[in-house]
Amino acid sequence: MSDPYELAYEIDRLMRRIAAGTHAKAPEFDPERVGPLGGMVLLAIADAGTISIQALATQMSRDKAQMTRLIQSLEAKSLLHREISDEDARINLLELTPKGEALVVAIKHAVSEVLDEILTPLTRADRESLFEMLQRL
Amino acid sequence: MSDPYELAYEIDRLMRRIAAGTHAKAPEFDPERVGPLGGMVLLAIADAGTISIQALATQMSRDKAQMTRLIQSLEAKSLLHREISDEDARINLLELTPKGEALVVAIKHAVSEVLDEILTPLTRADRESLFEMLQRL
DNA sequence: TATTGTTATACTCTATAACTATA
DNA sequence: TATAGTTATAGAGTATAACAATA
Repeated sequence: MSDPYELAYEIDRLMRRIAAGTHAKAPEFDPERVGPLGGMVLLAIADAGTISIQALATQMSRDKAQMTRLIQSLEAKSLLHREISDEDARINLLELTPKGEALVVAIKHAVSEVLDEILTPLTRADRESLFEMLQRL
Repeated sequence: MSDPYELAYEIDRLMRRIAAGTHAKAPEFDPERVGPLGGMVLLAIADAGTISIQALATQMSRDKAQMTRLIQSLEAKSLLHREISDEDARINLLELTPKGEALVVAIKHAVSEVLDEILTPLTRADRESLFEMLQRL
């Protein structure tokens, strides 16, 4: 049986390949230069529809301070806007602008392309199984 | 079927959880403060026995310039030493010092603990399957 | 010419703590 | 008192290009 720590290697390497592959395509679709994390955050907001900064930070396993700064930079680029919640004035609800949505489409396309290439050694069933296991974690 | 880009989320999140979990334990085992990447590099050298900077960079999907600086800092901490190859004077062969090997034992232990906890939702067979798929990529 | 390793620079990401405002 | 968000700072990781030494 493999030592669990070896899994950390493989996951790290896979993540780096995804990041590097997407970065290589970035000039084509990311004129705003949102960066890899910025891209992931936009994707997460798109999936959620509307979400608070704290919820976003938790969901992405990031620090809320980091998330605040990132959101500010994305807001400055007009990719999202925020609205204070009616129910709780402490909460900022985030939502993509049309410009942000357009960027998300491009990002999804680029990431999917990169991942499709990386995942070629796996069958469709394997991919499903991999995704399902990661979701369970 | 899930969009491939969703896999990027899950992998990113998993990697962050491993990093954060290990970071939380770092004070216990990492007095030299080698950092997460430094730890992974030490593990990789331990596995290889002897390896060049370039080979290490390729294997870990990192830039060789970055690897050079990291190796210098690990060398300054007496965790590894280098020797110029007899066959090719351009190549630096890296090897852990006893101090480096001791640290690797501690790191493996900490990472395995963190991963064991994260992986609890998966059966032994699932873990094997996950590892095997990641290796195939 | 190509490859290994180095230096330098600018940028992105992360960890931490202290702070405000609302609840 | 607890939570959402902010600010500030220091440190770690990344991308890029230009360079010297060796092959």
